[in-house]
Amino acid sequence: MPKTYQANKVESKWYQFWLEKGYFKPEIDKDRKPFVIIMPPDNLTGEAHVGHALGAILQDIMTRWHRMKGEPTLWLPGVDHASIAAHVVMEQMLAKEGTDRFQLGREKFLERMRQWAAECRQTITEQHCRLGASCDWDRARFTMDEDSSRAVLTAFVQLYEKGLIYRGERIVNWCPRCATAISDLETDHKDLTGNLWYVRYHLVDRDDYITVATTRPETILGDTAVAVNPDDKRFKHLIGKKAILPAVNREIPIVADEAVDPAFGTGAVKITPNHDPVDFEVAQRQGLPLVNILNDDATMNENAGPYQGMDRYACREAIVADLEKEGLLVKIEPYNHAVGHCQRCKTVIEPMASKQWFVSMKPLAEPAIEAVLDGRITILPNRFTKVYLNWMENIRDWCISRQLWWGHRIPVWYCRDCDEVIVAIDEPTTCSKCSSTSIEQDPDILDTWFSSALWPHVTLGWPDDTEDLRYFYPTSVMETAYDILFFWVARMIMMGFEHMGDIPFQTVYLHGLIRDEKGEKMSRTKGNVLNPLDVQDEYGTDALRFSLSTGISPGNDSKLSIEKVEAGRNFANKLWNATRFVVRSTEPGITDLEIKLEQLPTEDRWILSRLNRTISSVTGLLDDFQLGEALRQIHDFLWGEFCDWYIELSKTRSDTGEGISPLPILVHVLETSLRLLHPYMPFITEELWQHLRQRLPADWQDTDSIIIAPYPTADVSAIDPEAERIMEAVTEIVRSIRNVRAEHKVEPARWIEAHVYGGEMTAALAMHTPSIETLARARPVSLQESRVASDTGDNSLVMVLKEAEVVIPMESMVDVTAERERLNKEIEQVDMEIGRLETRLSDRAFLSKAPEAVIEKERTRLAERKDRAERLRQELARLG
RNA sequence: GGGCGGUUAGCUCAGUGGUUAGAGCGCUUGCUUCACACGCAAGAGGUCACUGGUUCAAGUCCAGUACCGCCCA
Repeated sequence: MPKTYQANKVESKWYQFWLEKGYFKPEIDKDRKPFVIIMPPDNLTGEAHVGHALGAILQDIMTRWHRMKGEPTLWLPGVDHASIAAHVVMEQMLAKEGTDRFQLGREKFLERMRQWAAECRQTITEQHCRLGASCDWDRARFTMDEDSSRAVLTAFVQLYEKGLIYRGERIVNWCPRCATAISDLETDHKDLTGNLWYVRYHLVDRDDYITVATTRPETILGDTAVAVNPDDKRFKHLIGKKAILPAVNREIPIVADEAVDPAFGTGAVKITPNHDPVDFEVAQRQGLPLVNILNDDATMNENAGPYQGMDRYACREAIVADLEKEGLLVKIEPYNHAVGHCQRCKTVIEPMASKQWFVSMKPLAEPAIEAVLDGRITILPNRFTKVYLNWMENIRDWCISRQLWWGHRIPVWYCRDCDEVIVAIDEPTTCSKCSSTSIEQDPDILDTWFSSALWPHVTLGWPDDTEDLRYFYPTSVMETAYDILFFWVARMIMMGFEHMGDIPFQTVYLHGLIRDEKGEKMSRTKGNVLNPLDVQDEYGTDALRFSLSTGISPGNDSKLSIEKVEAGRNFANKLWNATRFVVRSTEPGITDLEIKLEQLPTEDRWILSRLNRTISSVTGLLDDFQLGEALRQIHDFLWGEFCDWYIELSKTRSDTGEGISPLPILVHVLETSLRLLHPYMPFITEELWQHLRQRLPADWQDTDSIIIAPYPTADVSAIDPEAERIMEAVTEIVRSIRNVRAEHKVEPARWIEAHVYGGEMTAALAMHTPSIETLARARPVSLQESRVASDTGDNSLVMVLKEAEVVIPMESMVDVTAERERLNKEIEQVDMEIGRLETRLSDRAFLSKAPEAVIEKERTRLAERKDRAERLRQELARLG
């Protein structure tokens, strides 16, 4: 084994091995409950970034853990066609080539998309493999593959037949760049600084006018009324009169409507029903006509009269200039207001009346609300439950049609002869009503999220009644980022109930976002994405996995720092070297390393005790989805206890050759710890486990991989408080001597004499003096039960420990003043603590209300501290 | 406007009522000690944002305040 761990030399080998052995594929066992995660499909927009990597890693941790627990475990991977996002990327590519999708045409465009999609799928799959994702690739699904597409169309037709999908003219969010409608969820609102323009509309047949205020003067061209509040006394006399629209000189009525806020602007508002959601509703109530003034690319259309052909913002400037010229512009006020932006391409959206397909959400939301309220579905962290419920309870209909090409085409045909609407899964050849062959399919496609909503059951076979669907549904965990709680999780729950009559998953685990070092959300458009592959190449996959999964808590964002990845790499290297040490100390093929519990020395019983406490705690944390904390504890045990102390202690034992060999325990503890760690750092643990395997007892030889080795379970009989107490004393003694050496600048090579007084622990400490000697570089170390005054010369340093005392005779003069100062400082600290404890233990409320175990603990501590204070005082007195 | 989160060591963050609040990185000092300098050892560094409350006990629960951030409208 080389001196440092070289991740890139082992990773692909083991992944290939796992794949070939078929470990990622579950065996269906009807008597056992499976553990199932359906991977939220990754977007097909190039390559995965660290945010995706985090999700994959967390899912893999859970998957590997459950697999090791022996549960039939399925992690089903998938890729999403990401309709609009993919359009944006492809259209940028086309723009560079000096063309666009309309010049290319639908078929050629789709051909390009399919090619590109295949490449992206390949890239994303390879990235998952490099991350170590142990998902069942044979079950991998793509939202546009044949089965998934049929499922999507089936869902559409069924919902349509139930009356839950309808077509209607509504105000939608129109993205002029994407040339499509988008849903409310895909529209981001940002506060922009704009103006409020006050514009005067002359009245018909009167020498009077009414002034309205608007943030979008160009929409004047689409006004079909002016509205005032019916209770607004200022305008009562004008209701029913007519105003003349500037610029186009159209006559429009002045109407009264409750929706008008008398406090906004002048109290009179222009009504542009085709381009504003509130105005649209006013128009519905008042029976006002709709005038569309925009083309799909947000240039002005023929209804804009002289402004036809202008871009919306050029038109705004032109119309303001013209109004000013005509003296109709009263004033301009700066004004901040929220403006919708296309989430994918950041273009300012236009609210626009349009005929689109919608899903009625209210009926679907009811069971989805119920399931979370009654606890059938748990959302972690819990605070998102409220966010979920709030959204669900105020849900609005979902616009699902998109004027795009890459996606599932809406399974609706229109008859040119009789206007019949035919909704069918399979393409019809004739009109079902009049048998005409002149039928035409709806050109639009469905929102990508419509197919995502069906994902948990579609991936398992729906609409067919498959064995997978019967066995694996409902799934166990949906793991994803919190920012798509509504996009994915909420809609999946709704569609799960709609199609399966049951929840799609039991637990929703939401992870936080990975931000860059400045704390900004990573995004391709910002260009601050970090490709996980680069990190993996330099530091190794396990280092990346460690850095993304340690010290995290669900739902909280974290910044990725390269320092954290380095810490992961260092940890991997530490493990590598610990194993190197153990492997070098043992002969391969020695498989009779039997552990004889009754003969074990204290440090063996101690490390086994600590190991089992760690296992117990870690499994509890995993059960509770506290993945970050569990890893921290494994790390601390391995590094801080096994490496720092047990390995060092084992060396002196091997050197002296006294007592039984530490090797069985070294191998056992290391091997068990590797299994404990495997879900987090699969590659290095497999590599090291394979090195250790040939040194494991015979009953291990049949297990070919750590991936299917059982996850450790705590053996409570190994927990040994007495061994822990003794080892605590040993380490405290070692530390105290090291401390003296450092404080007094003793040369590293020099051995110093030490006298240990162990009190009632003396007998137990006796066998540890060789360890104390080596670890503290102290020789000789004498051990006695208690100290008499003559033992301590004037030049001695006395360390008063929790139970023991250590005396070090110094050849040079001890600085008595400094020693007194040190002792006084220690006495002060101990006295403070004694004070606190005494107060607490004399508090009748504490004594009567606190649990007995807590009280007992405090009593023991008080006795200990009092004893120590007394011994410290004696020492101070001795110094005079 | 409504809701949520954060504020803990120089930095990044854990801490799911019960010892003297932890980790990584950084810092200081000393070490090529035969697994590891991607390391070892010894240290320094905290009024847990503020105010009040609940509790035998609060970084942890509650209310309010300030600042930062996010979501929804």
